[in-house]
Amino acid sequence: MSRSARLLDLIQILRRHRQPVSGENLARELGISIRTLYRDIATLQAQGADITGEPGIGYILKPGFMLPPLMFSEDELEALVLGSRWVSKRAGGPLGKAAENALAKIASVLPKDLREQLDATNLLVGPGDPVVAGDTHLSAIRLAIRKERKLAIAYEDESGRSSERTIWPFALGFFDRSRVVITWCELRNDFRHFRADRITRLDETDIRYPRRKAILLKEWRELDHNTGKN
Amino acid sequence: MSRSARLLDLIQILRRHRQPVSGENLARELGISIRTLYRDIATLQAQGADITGEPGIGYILKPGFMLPPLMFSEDELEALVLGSRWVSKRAGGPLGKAAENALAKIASVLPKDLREQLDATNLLVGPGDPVVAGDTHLSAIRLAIRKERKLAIAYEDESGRSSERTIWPFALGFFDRSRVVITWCELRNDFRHFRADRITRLDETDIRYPRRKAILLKEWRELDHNTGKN
DNA sequence: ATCATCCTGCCATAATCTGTCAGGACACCA
DNA sequence: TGGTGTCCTGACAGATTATGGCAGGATGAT
Repeated sequence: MSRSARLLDLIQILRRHRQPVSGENLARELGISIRTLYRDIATLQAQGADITGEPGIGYILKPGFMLPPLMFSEDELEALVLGSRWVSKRAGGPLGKAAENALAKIASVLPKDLREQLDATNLLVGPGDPVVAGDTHLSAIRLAIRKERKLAIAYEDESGRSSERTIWPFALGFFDRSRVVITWCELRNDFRHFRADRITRLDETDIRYPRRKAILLKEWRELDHNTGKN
Repeated sequence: MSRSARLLDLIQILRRHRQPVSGENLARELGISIRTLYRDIATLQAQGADITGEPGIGYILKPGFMLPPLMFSEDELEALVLGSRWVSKRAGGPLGKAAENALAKIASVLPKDLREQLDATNLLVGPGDPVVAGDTHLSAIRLAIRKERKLAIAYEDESGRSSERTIWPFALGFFDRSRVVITWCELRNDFRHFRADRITRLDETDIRYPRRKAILLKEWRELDHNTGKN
């Protein structure tokens, strides 16, 4: 196995373990000596991997992924830049910041002339319609989706009726003017979606909902979406 | 210099030359033997670089860029996915296809579990308002911008008046419902923008306009944009 | 046919990577 | 205090990989 493939593997193994792992274990899993492992860790850190090692504890990796060297065509790069600009402008909040960071990361490894070209890229995102409020809950919702956790919300529907529900959020839709959480609703025992700006209160829970979000998304996609009552 | 850095360099050198370059020249520029150059080319091709070598001619690289290994956080990856989906859905045409390709490229190098997670990513782009037509010219416009070429167009403004103009396109704005070409207009001798769907005829030219698009963009950005008459 | 080039195999040499060993340092615990 | 589990670094010999030189084949343009 080539060294670079091994480095990818190492990242993978670290990603699997949520707990700290000792260097010795990592070395055994990779079939290399501990000395080489230290060298590999140092190489990955030099490449930007967020690995921390604490004496007496072990290594742990901040959630993230390493992309191996990759070719993009001009069009593909432009598409990535335009998409990131849209997210940065229209999604806002931490996700928007993340889009900017991703772009900055890509720019920083490009040669100078390309970096300038990228900065001055000719594809711009117009202002568009103002997004209705409700960004405050967006991060919590994304986190709940990622961790497959239930949320307790208070919701006010389009005709002003309020309700309290426990929902299993599994997707987040970005529309021109609003964001919609797509969920399984325990109250209705069915799929329901909720505009983020109409959620008046949101409480995170630690309770994992009993189905996988990928499955829920798949089932939801197979439905007819024209009957979206809450 | 490490081998991986040298490979990046090689891509760079190839990118600079628009004409075919002989392996001997490349080897000299990199300070390596021609034998090693052949090995390097083979490595890059194996990594997906679109390099073609023809006996008697030399090497040439299809426009594109190589990204070295790169770490992204979870948020950054989600932002890239969401952005690409938006481009794919709302920009359409070759650019939308490029967004899909970029995503597929990223997915293909990710480990299996991550690929599934990416496919089933929980951030969706809603349908939004229909984009008015006018996509037909978009590729030609993007190409003209990239190559800094003049365009001859026939345009019909919002009140139905037609005109023929020669424009220097330097940016393309994506709004929720329309796309706008931002240009220097030879007729008005000033900055003007044109909705892509109102361009009734578009002729590409081979005439390079006499200023750099980055400079034009910079100057345009410093203007007050609330007086956009054509 | 000749030229300029791409391309591959082989092999000795050069460079790099790896494992072993020998420390040092730090945090935690008894 | 000392002991344990870990991270971390330096040095060096041996293993592995990369490189250059050479020989020879192939292809397309002129």
